[in-house]
Amino acid sequence: MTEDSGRHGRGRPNEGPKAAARNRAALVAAAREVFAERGLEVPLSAIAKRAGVGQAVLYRHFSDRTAAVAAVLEENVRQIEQAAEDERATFAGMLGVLTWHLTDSAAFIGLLHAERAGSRSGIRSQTLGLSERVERALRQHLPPEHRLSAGDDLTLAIAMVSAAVTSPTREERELRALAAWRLLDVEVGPVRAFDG
Amino acid sequence: MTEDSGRHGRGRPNEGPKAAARNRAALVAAAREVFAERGLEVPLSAIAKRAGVGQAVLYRHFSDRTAAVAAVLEENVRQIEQAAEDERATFAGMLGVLTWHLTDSAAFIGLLHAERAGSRSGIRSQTLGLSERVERALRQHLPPEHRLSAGDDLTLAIAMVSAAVTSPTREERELRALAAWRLLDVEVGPVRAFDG
Amino acid sequence: MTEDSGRHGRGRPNEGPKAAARNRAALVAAAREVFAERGLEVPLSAIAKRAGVGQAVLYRHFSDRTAAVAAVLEENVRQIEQAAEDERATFAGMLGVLTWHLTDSAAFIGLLHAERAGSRSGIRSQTLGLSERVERALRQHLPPEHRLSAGDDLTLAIAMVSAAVTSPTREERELRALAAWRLLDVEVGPVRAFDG
Amino acid sequence: MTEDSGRHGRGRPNEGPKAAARNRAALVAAAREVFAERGLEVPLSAIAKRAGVGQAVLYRHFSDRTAAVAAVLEENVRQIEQAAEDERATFAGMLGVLTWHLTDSAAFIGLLHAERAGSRSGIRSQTLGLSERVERALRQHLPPEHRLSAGDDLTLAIAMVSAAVTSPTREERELRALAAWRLLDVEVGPVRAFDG
DNA sequence: AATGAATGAGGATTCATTCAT
DNA sequence: GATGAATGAATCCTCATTCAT
Repeated sequence: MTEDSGRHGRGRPNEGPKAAARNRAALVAAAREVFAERGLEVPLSAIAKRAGVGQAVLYRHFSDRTAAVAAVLEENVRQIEQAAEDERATFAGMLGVLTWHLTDSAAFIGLLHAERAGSRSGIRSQTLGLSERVERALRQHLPPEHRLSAGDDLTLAIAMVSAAVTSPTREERELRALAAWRLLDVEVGPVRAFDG
Repeated sequence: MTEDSGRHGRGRPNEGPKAAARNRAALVAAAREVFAERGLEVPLSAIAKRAGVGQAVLYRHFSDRTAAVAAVLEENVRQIEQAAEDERATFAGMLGVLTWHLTDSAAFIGLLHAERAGSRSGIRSQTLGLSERVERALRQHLPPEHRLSAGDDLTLAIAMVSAAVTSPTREERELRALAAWRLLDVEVGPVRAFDG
Repeated sequence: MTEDSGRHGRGRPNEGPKAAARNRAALVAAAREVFAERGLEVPLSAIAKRAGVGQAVLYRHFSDRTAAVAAVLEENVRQIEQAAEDERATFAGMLGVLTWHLTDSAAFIGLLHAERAGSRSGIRSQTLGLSERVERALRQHLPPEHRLSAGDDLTLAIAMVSAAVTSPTREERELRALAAWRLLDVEVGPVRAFDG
Repeated sequence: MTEDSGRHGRGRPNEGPKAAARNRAALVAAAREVFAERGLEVPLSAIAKRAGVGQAVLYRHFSDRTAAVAAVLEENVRQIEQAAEDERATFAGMLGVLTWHLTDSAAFIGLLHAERAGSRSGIRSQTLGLSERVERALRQHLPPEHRLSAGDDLTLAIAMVSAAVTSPTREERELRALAAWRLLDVEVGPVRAFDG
């Protein structure tokens, strides 16, 4: 790779591995936007186009649609896990962070719905691990006497609230999410991204 | 059509107009099954095949996918409305009937979710009338002092519960629905179809 | 798209972008032939097949049937315009070139017919610009005292002659075109493609 | 057919053979309108619907599209033949009648175009007889010294004029037809239907 | 490592034609 | 004789995926 670095047709010169990381970031960002705007079934080419890369680059990074969805969600999940690591975290605070992500990402909402029979089964089964991580993070701060501490109540409550969060505008989504938690008689901390 | 005249016409003999009603029923039943098994985006041809009719028959009865979905839901909605007409109906009883339909029909569940951003929006907008009819039927029996009587709480609660009902088996779905109502601290009557 | 991922991808190896230009040319040539042989309403797939490419390639190059027709005609029109640029061009000479194209391309004939009520109107309206360019090129060399110089007479005459040019063999078409011009008492130069 | 005359599903009672003639007339009229409005490629069902009959009735009367087109044209052709029978008929007068039919019927225009390679070949070949009858009728009154009396000039001239007649409005069509005859330096009598 | 053209199967839709009633 | 529903092939168009450059 010393003299042949000009072998790419034309277009931007080979920028080496650094471009790979940049492309991946661009793709994830593009996927997040496009999934939010047009649903989880957009043509994959739309993601590549938005990211400004060729389609094959998308395939290099994500072997299929599922992987792209998972990559988008991974970021949300990781933030929630980080929030859980914070020693000062409370359950209500965790719910605030969770709610923030629910209002932020349409794909994330879908993640927290339980598996729907037959629908897009691929995506769900491969992202199940992610939703378990979310739940584990929340349980770290769930007081034993909390009204959601029994059995699957937490799982259920999250699914129920995420169902409520369906609105075109962000503000509306937040209002609905908070209303849903209130209906469940669950206290929620401030709705915010975790910033450390 | 270019120069080919006489395309076909063999196969199962034409059974005449009498088949029309039978076909429509078969199509609705097939649609209900197929939508439940494979989601609302199955190829329409799958419905026709399951019903044992040609594709054009499907188009004769349902001009588009939306119409097919609506036809499936119409039956559920009508039953709920009929239940509401019963003088002895109670709100808890209505919720039981609603819950029965939720556990019965995957498509019906989707109906009661609020519009999901970007998702095949056509279907929702054209079936909105149906979900309003469901809610109206329930409100007829909603006592003023009920905990869901304020604002959009009923709407929200229904959306939340329907989100909980996602399981491959019917029993599981019923359990989850009841758990969801319990979390909402709402009393529900026996889960059953309305039979007059 | 429901759950089927991984549709295909074998067959003749991808020849890369270099094929793009070659394919476009092949498509235009195929379209010219196929339109001539089977009319403007052939299945688009016939064009793709004749060109030896997949259907999507056709769609990449021509967004719809109109665009394919226009691409075929564009070449004819351009030649006529080039002929008009020649300083030594005469009106009779231009008519010869026009006549050559009439005898060469069935689609070109259709172009110069006025819009037929109800017929696949899309094609005509989007190719109207092309026929105007032909006429403009001819008018550049139309002497003021020519018998076709008044009003729409040129337009009419062209439409009339193109109507005469309907024969399966090329020789026959040329004969008929010349007979038509003679009936109109209009002198025509040698029937030939413009070669600069 | 005495006691069983009620055996048709329901709908209008069996009106016997008289209905057949009435239906045929309705079909021809409907076909004329529909062909004029939507071109020769309309779905045949549109003709049946416009005529107010079932589709099978159309098939009883016309075995295929060609037969329907021919039936429409037959009326025009017959009128021209009748005009030719009139002893007082002149060639110019015949052209006037011909022109009237050209402006009246889009399908008739097509009839008089020479065969276009490959396009709708079925229709043309089966209606060729009709155009020959038109020409024969005209030739009965063609003076030997007329400028169209040589060879195929009459055929050609008719094709050329019919090509000129392409306009959405009737008035416009008549103007264009007359302009075309003028360009051909041929005298035309009053444009009118032959009424005996 | 990136590009973007090509593949070709699959879903949607239309319509000529038949046939039970 | 008439009705009009059903058939199912054929066309259009879209996209996931590969691969020469």
